Amino acid sequence: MTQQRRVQTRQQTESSPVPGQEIPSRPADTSISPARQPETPGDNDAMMQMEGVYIISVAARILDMHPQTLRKYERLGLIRPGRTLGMLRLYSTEDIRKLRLIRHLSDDMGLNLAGVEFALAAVQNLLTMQQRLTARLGPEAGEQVKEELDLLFQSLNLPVDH
Amino acid sequence: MTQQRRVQTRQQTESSPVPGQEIPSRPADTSISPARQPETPGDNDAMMQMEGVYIISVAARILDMHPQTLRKYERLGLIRPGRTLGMLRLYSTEDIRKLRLIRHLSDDMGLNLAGVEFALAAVQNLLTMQQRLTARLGPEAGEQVKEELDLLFQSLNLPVDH
DNA sequence: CATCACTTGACACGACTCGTATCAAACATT
DNA sequence: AATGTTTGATACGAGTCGTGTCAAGTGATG
Repeated sequence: MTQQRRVQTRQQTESSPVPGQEIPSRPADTSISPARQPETPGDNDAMMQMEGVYIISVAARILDMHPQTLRKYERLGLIRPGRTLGMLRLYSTEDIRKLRLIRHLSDDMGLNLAGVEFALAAVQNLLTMQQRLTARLGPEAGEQVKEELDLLFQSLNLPVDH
Repeated sequence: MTQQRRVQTRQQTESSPVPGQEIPSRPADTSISPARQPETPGDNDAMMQMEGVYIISVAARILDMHPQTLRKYERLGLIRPGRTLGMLRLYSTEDIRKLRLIRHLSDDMGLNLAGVEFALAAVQNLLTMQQRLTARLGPEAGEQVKEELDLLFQSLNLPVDH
């Protein structure tokens, strides 16, 4: 399948007119109510900064995605970030991980959002199926199922992780 | 996911101005070199005219899809119809079935062609995974795997069949 | 309380996708 | 040879999607 991807500049500019350089180490980490300290300034897809909760502008900067894109994904039901008392969106580490998967499905694999929804549902259902099979067949068979599932994910260009 | 589908009139007009009626029981079964004979009389969802090999115009009429659409699908690698000695495309019953699945994924579920490719690969890999698991765990465990897979397909709005 | 930064929802634009229409040329079959 | 269909290529219209922009609302701080 040829089908070129939509590779646009991927810049987000929700206020904060930062001169597009690198990640400007936490420029606006203002009052986050139930928020936690951001920890490592080390950045996105490297590693670090587990266990975090971010408002949309921070999450967008971490993911290098547009805040409007994140809002649209939520409106379409792809993600469900938490909210502060003031209804501000709060993105957990799990949300970030899911958004990375969404970006991979969309940008790298060329799926539209309906396809992303399908793929997410497939992954989710496969994981629960694995659990059910492990429960039905026992732990040793469950391990074999897991192996085959890993192969499957690999074949489908899905991150073996989640 | 709201996302309205592309529901256009779905008419094909590659010559042969047939007054769109019903399936004209195999109208042009002309010189088909590697043609095949029957197989299972039990079939998909319609009925009639199983066991067939059709040229593109007939396949398009059966499926109610445009011949150009079928050609594009082949160019993108979604299907691989056979060929006559004169390079005419020949669509088998299996091709027809696959095209119906593609149409479902595209029209009903709203996937783009990249998503269709992903879904087809997923189905294919799941079926082979089932076989491998049956071989590894034995027939009775394989049956349980099959049950879970049927549930999975159902959850994903995929025809339980193939 | 006033200020300021940020988020929110809504709308619009530009690039891309996809089914379809159309064309000339090549081919198969009568 | 004659006819009709297939083939490949190109183009168009409608839909999708990320992004930009705007006014209005909210939260936190001085």
